[in-house]
Amino acid sequence: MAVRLEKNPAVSKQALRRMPAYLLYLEALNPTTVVSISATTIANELGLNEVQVRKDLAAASLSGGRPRTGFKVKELIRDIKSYLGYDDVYNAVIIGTGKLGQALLSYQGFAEYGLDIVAAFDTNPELIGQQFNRKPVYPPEKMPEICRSLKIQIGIITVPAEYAQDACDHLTESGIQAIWNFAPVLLTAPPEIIVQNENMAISLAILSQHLSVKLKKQH
Amino acid sequence: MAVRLEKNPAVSKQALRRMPAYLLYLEALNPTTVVSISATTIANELGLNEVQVRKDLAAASLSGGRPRTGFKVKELIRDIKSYLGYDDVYNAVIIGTGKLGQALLSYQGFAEYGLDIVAAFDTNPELIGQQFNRKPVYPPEKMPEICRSLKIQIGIITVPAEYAQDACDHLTESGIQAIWNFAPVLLTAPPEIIVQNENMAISLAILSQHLSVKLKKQH
DNA sequence: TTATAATCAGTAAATTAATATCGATATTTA
DNA sequence: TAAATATCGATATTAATTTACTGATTATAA
Ligand SMILES: NC(=O)c1ccc[n+]([C@@H]2O[C@H](COP(=O)([O-])OP(=O)(O)OC[C@H]3O[C@@H](n4cnc5c(N)ncnc54)[C@H](O)[C@@H]3O)[C@@H](O)[C@H]2O)c1
Ligand SMILES: NC(=O)c1ccc[n+]([C@@H]2O[C@H](COP(=O)([O-])OP(=O)(O)OC[C@H]3O[C@@H](n4cnc5c(N)ncnc54)[C@H](O)[C@@H]3O)[C@@H](O)[C@H]2O)c1
Repeated sequence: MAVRLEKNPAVSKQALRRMPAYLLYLEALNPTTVVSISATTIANELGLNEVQVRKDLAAASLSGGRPRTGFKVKELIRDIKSYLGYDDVYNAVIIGTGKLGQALLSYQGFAEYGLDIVAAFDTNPELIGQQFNRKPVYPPEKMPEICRSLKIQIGIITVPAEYAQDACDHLTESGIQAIWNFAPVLLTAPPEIIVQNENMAISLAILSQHLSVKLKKQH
Repeated sequence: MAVRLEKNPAVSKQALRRMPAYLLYLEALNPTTVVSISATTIANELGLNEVQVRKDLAAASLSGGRPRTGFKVKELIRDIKSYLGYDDVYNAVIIGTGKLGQALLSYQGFAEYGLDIVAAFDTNPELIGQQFNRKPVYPPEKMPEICRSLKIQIGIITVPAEYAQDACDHLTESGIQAIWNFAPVLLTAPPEIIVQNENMAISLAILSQHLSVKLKKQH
């Protein structure tokens, strides 16, 4: 057998970013017809280098693959999810129940990733007391009390840019551990708070750059 | 003067991802009080290495910085925007005018990045004919006609996952150049079509991983 | 049963990215 | 006006990531 000496090799940041794509690909396979899959096949399908895929999978997979057949699809899905921390369920609240906040509140898909959005906050009196996807909207004053009693770990910021730092401070004081920020602002937070920005400008910048190159070529 | 031999050094993918953060930082400065800024200052504020920042800025800046004072803030903002292609205005349509689609349609911020969303599509008869942020919703059958007449370059996919490939095919046939995909699906598109995924799972995976490490430490 | 081929895991090499160092050059200050 | 210093651009070094290579292993087919 191809024995795995090193059980879980170094965590690469780039590999971490590729994992969700593997997961999407694997979950789209028909589990009754495709039981095993090789790194080679995945690499070809996703347009990646096969050694890279094999290394990435080795980092996440507990049991490893076997020569000639590859990895058990079901096991691999389970292992990648566990590797990404989707097994651990975290409680979250949303600050800013506007267009984007409501979309996120209503989205069912986050459960898949272990994110449980349990409540929302807003300053708008018309929103307070309403429910979206059975999740209640509270006034911001209630944040410390609710975050502590519901053991909230993650705060999701979807307020207008000018209020985002405020929301961040408020969340920090409410004892949360991490912030997922959708506002186009660089937040200042204590070092122990994890801040992850969902910056659509990055995506757009990459798209825009590629497009600009492409259109210049066509000329 | 510190002459710049190499006018615009190699484009690094990682640098491209950092550019929007520089832009956010620079735009938050008060232009009347802060006229020039050094790479050192930016690096300290953003928690990055100063040489890295200097290299990144050198790649985007046309005129370069000067010893002792640094870069002119206004010029630098202009140069980074141009480097990222935010100057070129692209027309876009949204496929799927649900919660997320409506949020994106209503968002004013994209104009800043040169993205002009001009119309939306949906299969839901109740949505067809409505307007969001003055942008009309059409039935998908009109896609080829509208995309060609309005010279649409970008299609934004916000339909449920199971219809995303359909939407992608439809957009491709309608002559668009690039797709910005929000559905959790790996799309198959002709090689000449640029596909950029906005995969919130990546963000969440990184957050989840950090959080898991952090909470284990606290234990 | 034995040869063949696909695939794995591990190691080595190459590429890319990040950081350190150095001489040049403006601005500030003595 | 001269010295001190912050900052630049460039080059060198180090680290991270990707890609290539090698030998072992297992399913398949001769
Ligand atoms: N809509 C999008 O597609 C989109 C895309 C990218 C980024 N963003 C960013 O997400 C944020 C929200 O965007 P949106 O379109 O949902 O805006 P929105 O105006 O629809 O919603 C903002 C909500 O925040 C509430 N709010 C304001 N101050 C608050 C406070 N201090 N505490 C709690 N709630 C407060 C408002 O009452 C409102 O309901 C913005 O920062 C925006 O830049 C939005
Ligand atoms: N809502 C979120 O916060 C969120 C977050 C991440 C990803 N996403 C993804 O974005 C997509 C949209 O999410 P949503 O919450 O807005 O869903 P939604 O159900 O609110 O909206 C989907 C819309 O697409 C329309 N539609 C269905 N088939 C169509 C077709 N063939 N052509 C045109 N329109 C069609 C529907 O009528 C509906 O209006 C999904 O793929 C979802 O996984 C959503």
